[in-house]
Amino acid sequence: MFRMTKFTGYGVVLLMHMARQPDDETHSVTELANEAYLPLPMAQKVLKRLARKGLVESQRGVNGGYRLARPADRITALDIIDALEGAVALTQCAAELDLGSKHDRCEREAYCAASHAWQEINLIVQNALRNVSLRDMVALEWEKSGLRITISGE
Amino acid sequence: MFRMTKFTGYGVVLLMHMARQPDDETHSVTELANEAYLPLPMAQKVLKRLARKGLVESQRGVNGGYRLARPADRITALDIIDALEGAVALTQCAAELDLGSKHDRCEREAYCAASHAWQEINLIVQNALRNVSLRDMVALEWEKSGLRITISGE
DNA sequence: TAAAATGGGACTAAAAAAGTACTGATTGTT
DNA sequence: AACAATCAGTACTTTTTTAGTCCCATTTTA
Repeated sequence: MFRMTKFTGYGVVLLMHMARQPDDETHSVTELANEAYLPLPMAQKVLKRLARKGLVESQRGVNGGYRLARPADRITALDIIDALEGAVALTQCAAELDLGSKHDRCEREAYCAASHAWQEINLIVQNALRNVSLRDMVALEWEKSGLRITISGE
Repeated sequence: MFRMTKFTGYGVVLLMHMARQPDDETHSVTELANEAYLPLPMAQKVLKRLARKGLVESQRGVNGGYRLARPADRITALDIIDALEGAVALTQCAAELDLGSKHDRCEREAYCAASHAWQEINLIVQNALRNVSLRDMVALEWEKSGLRITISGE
């Protein structure tokens, strides 16, 4: 329904790990990759992106590493997805839907009609995502895993 | 941010066209494809899927075609996306995030933690989408295109 | 200056999306 | 009954995106 790439999934796992530790502590990619059971190069890639987008800060050199750029309750799900998912589609109207051929003007109009609807939906979804913070995600983790034990042994 | 395939985009355009006409009227694929400026085979593909998922009804033979299976205000954005986007990812936890290698048990645990958060988010998004109907989409189209004219000539 | 980190890309392979084509099954009209 | 219009199913090809790896440059500290 709402699709997310693995890349973003990895990012969340890495960020959650940092969010569980004290704020000022830095974490090397090696450490983070181990924690998340991710191949090192992949973790590097994700973290570099997060750094460039300003969600984490980096410190080079010996004993360097990454840490959250701001407290976990001020990093939203929307921030994370925006950062990792790349500039995204949905409301690109004609440009995106264009099959690249004849019909030039009229085509646009047909699609633009629909695009108004999608813009609206897009806003709704964004608002929903803005209301979930990284801190919430970590909190949910405990709530739910607690529940889990009571329910089943699987 | 929230990514939708072109396929779904086409579906919306086709459904909106039907929603603008009287409910009982049937529309041939040829007609719909022309209206939407879509290649015929593509429109066929989309409509077949919509029919199989029960969003539209089909009538074979001469003068046959498609029509909405229920009134436009009872078809939600969620219905449409579910039908066209295929079973979707997001909350598939380990199965999806698995890099397919060593780390078997522990890996799961790391990702499942994050998945609780995503499940929650997924629910929020779904609710948002359930509140937008095909009729709303058509309505938005007019509202906004009215605005548009006043603002700019582009 | 050597070692431990991140930074920025380029590159490859696998998977998914986008688009087309073909063949079969109904149904209404003559 | 034959024909033509119309949907149904599925297989196939091409293109685009994802996923993952690698290499070399830069920064920092001991």
